[in-house]
Amino acid sequence: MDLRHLRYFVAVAEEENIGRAAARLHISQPPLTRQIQQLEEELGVTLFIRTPRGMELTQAGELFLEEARNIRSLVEQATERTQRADQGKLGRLDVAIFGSAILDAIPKLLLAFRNHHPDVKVVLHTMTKAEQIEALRQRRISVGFNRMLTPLEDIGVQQVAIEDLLLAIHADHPLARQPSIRFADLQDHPMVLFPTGARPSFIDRVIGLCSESGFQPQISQEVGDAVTGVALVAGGFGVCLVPESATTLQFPSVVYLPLTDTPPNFHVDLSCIYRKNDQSPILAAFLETVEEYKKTSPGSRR
Amino acid sequence: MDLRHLRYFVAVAEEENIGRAAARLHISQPPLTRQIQQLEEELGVTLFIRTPRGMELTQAGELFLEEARNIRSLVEQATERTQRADQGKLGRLDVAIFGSAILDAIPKLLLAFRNHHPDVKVVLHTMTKAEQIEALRQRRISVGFNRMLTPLEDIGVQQVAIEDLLLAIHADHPLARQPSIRFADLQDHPMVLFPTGARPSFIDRVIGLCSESGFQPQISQEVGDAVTGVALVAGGFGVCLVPESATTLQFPSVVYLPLTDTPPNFHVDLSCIYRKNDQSPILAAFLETVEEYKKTSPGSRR
DNA sequence: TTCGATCATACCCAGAAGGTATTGGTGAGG
DNA sequence: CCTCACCAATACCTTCTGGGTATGATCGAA
Repeated sequence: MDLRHLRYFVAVAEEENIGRAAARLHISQPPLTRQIQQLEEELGVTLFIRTPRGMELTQAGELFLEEARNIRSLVEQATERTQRADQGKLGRLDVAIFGSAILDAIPKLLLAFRNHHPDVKVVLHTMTKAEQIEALRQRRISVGFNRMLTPLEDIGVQQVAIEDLLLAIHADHPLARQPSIRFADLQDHPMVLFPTGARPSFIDRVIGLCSESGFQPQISQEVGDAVTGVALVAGGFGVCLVPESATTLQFPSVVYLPLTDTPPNFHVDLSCIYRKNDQSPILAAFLETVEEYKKTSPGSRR
Repeated sequence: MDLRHLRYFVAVAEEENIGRAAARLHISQPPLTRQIQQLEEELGVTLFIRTPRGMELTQAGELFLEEARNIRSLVEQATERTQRADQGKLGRLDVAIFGSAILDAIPKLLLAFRNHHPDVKVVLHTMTKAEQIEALRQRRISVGFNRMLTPLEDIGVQQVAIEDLLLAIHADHPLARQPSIRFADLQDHPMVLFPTGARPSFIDRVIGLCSESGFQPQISQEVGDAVTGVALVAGGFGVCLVPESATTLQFPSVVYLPLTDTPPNFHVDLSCIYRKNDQSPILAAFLETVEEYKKTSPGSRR
């Protein structure tokens, strides 16, 4: 059986007349007769009763008509959906994020992507940097978000944003009384650092910036992510350098202050990583959305 | 696109290798390559990425694989269901019954048919004799049950059962005290007759039997069906001749008694009617069940 | 570098789909 | 009652396409 048989059968069933059906199908009558005969023979079922006035469906034919229409519409849907999938408009994208990256940029990015590709199901996974790279290689995810990423042989990097660093500090802290805080003044104050885990990370960036300013930070506590870090600041464990997107975390007793006399390039990046050889149209569409986001959100990059 | 394309595509997708897939399909490799290329071209979508180790599905290909499997299984189901419909094992049978025919034979018959053809949906309609014939001609029903039917040009009749006639009589009625009741003794007692409506009917049979015995019945009341008739007997309106299947109606004050000295052929038939030119396998199966029923229920015919 | 595995291409053949002409059967109208 | 119109079926031819064989191109492993 062929899809052609179904197309022909539906035409004959609807016209109840082989000649008219043949005209509608742009073929002549005899081949159509033969195709219908073939179909009946293959099924072993009489689908039509031939009358001098035309073709009339049997009960089995009625049923087969329903089925044939179903199949034809399913075929149509299949091609259409496949084409949409090919254009990256249908499917699934597995995205890894890190502990506190749910702030600011990423939600906006995902929202923008959703708007352009409403039928792509975005699945979020929380992973550390090392887990992300492993999951990328195992194809469990297609995109990972993180900071301080370096390109690898098989892993591409695309920058999403560059953020200023701010100081999260307790409102009652002595430094918080000053009109402005010089970066080097942090030397004498215990500091909360994050994240623990795979190096190099944001921790190394902070320590590097301190040493550029000529001091070693007093480490009060190392924690897993920015959320925990700011929570410890609220609990009086010290101060904490955070990316500006952390300001979406509002604690009653924590204020975010800019720093002066900072070393050059007092920023931290947010980037995404992906398999370089990933041909997926969905990934291409996603990276395009990232590019678009960078252009339309100049406030979050320097 | 063809069902062949789908079959080939699924094979290649499953084997991830054109050569092996070709072997599985019992064709050589080059035609298979070409068919896959055709499919991709027609869809305008790259379904596979060719690697030196074989064929790997793209994301769009993964989706199309699901769809292709769906379609193929639907095609399989369609042929199977159509064949079952052709054998009268799947479909719908519209059956008309008359007022009180729901007694005895018809439920048993329908039950037997259900057992042999569980996927045929039997739909019951209550209709008078005239309505049944009109509905048959308009193809709204396929079978009708009634009594006293005569074959017509386009309508076939098949007898289902022949029932004895009994007298429904109030337990306190004077005649009910006698050891046996002679039919002619009904002459002096008012009688409830049914059904009203299209003639000839059961009414005419009863009147005919009376005149064969040499009397005219005293008509107490004409009612629509046996159920109402027996109810009036219970209410003291008189006696009522009923087919023996009416004994399934048990009223506390009504008894059913046989009659003696009856004219010959003191019976009434129950038959079904159908379109003579109806080729439906379901009807054929139903009439066969009727035939079977007559053989296995000798008690209900004489 | 060579060999083996894999997919792609070139070319041929056979079978099947489609076309034209005609037959057979049935019902409406003169 | 006959004829014509209409419809499906058949016969036969043509064309197209799916499948076969032989071969090429590419890449990875030995």
